[in-house]
Amino acid sequence: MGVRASGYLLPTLKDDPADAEAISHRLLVRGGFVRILGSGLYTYLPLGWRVMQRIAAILREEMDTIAMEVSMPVLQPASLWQETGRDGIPELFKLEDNSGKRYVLAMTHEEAFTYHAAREIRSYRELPQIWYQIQIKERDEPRPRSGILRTREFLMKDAYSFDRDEDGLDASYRRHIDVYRRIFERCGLQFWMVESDTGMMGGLGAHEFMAPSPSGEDRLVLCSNCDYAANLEVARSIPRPPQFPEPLDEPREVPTPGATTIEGLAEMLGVDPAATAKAMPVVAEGEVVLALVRGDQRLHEMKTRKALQTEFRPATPEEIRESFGADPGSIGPVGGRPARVIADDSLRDGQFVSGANRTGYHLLGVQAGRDFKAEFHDLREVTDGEHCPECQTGTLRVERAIEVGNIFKLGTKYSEPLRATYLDEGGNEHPIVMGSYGIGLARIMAAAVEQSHDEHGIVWPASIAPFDAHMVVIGGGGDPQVETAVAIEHELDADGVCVLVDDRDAGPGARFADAELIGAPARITVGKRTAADSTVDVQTRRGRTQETVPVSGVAAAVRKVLE
RNA sequence: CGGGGCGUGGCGCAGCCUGGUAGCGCACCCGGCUGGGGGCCGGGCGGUCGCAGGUUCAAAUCCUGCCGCCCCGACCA
Repeated sequence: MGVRASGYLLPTLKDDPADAEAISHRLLVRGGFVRILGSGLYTYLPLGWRVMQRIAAILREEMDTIAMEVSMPVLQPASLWQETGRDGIPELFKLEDNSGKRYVLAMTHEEAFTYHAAREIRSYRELPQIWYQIQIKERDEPRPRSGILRTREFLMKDAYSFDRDEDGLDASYRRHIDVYRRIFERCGLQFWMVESDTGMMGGLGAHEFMAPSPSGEDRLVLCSNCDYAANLEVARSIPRPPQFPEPLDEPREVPTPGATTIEGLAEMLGVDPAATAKAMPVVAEGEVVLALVRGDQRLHEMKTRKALQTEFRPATPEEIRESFGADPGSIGPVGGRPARVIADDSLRDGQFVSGANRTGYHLLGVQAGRDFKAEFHDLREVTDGEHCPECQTGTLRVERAIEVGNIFKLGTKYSEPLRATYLDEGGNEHPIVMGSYGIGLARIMAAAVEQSHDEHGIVWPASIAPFDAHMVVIGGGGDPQVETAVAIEHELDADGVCVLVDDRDAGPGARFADAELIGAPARITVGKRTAADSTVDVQTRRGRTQETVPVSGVAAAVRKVLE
């Protein structure tokens, strides 16, 4: 059913809110879709809630093809989280009831789903199963940001699969991939499924669904040629081959006064920066570790953390002098006494220039294996223009993206501590093999705005627009076109087209501007210019093409726009 | 947690440096006009200047502390 704008809560703003940076944040606040209640806490006004409900409807339709919807509490006993050891997570909200009993606010629902699976599932005959819900999550985010993109409370579709073994999990995982693709396609998003990090805890595999957008917090690596796509955190690449000078039989020390940066060094010695080794001394668990990447590369923090299996920090100048006997800028892997040397794979072959561990000197012709020993890992950050690790020929580009969904093979990480087991054909007990699958509704909403807007406002994908059509009735009370508008409203209602009728007593310009800001796919203009010959103008929001149609054909014209 | 910025009517902002009557635009209310791109005229309502303390004859303005919000980074199970 359509609604009348007069009497509807439609608080559009003429100016951008002062504190909004991201496009989606600006347009959703200006358009009267959302309002802030506190840091990272957003209220959905009628317009915004309609969009969320449409997204939820798509999620339900698609999820219902593979899963059963349930609903579990957000307020949960802290003891449940003690069993999985997750009660110490800093982002977990903790509270007490009046008797002092401890509770948490769920940041995700693995514990609750596994708790029930442990009690209700007993036999292999009952597997596999997939359960899902659309429920609030609470996370004490250290830094909420970008409007509804990262909030402390948010709605999430979360699903959990229960299988008897890894093959079963693989099947459940693949079913989710298919369903997720359909969901994001139906929501009108441009998206990529990418390999993602399984985190410090390990895990059997994970993928993320990424919607490219400059406001996104994640970075995505894409190939120009094949379908390789990965989160920057795990992306691989083929770096360009360095131009090596003539090889030396042993390293040769050369003076390099004042050259403490790669650019300065490469220029002074006339070598390719890619033929130098950049030394990044870090401290991990109290020991100095030398991390090496090529001079033209950047050390990727998360990859380094993974290689070290622990947190680390940059070494201080004092620690560097102590371990290497030279100032920062002149250190390298030959000599010195770091506890470990880890090096990027690209340094495995060839001879590089590195610091000589003598202030103001570097070594030419330093070769891994011959001159120093190192553990090799993927440590470098992928950059634009490098070659694709899959097809070898394509070039890679790095883009920002919003993580709209993720899928994760949990294995028995939760079923073991919570004793969610089943009995197989032989009566043997096994832990249930689980997967978890999330989609952020607000992130879909924000990503849609980020990907589809113009200088006038939002251009909603038809599938999640708050209204199918926005009818602007020009003129006031006694004008004859008002009757025409009412007739059209009834026709659209009968035809199942959801229309917002702007019958407010404002000037036409202001109302056209609001229509564009709000972004319904079709705009119907009823004025005396056209009403006289029983026609109206129907304009598409996307591209703003306009046609004049007879009043009797409005519903059909709008349907055509919605296609 | 580190760095930066901002807090003055519902919204966007000026005033602060150089202390002395709290101001502008929009929105809102009343009346009228207007009616295909944020229109016009007239009349109104609305602010303990984030909070607390201090300096001063006098504080939005200077000082101290706190709180809140935004941005960058760290973090993001």
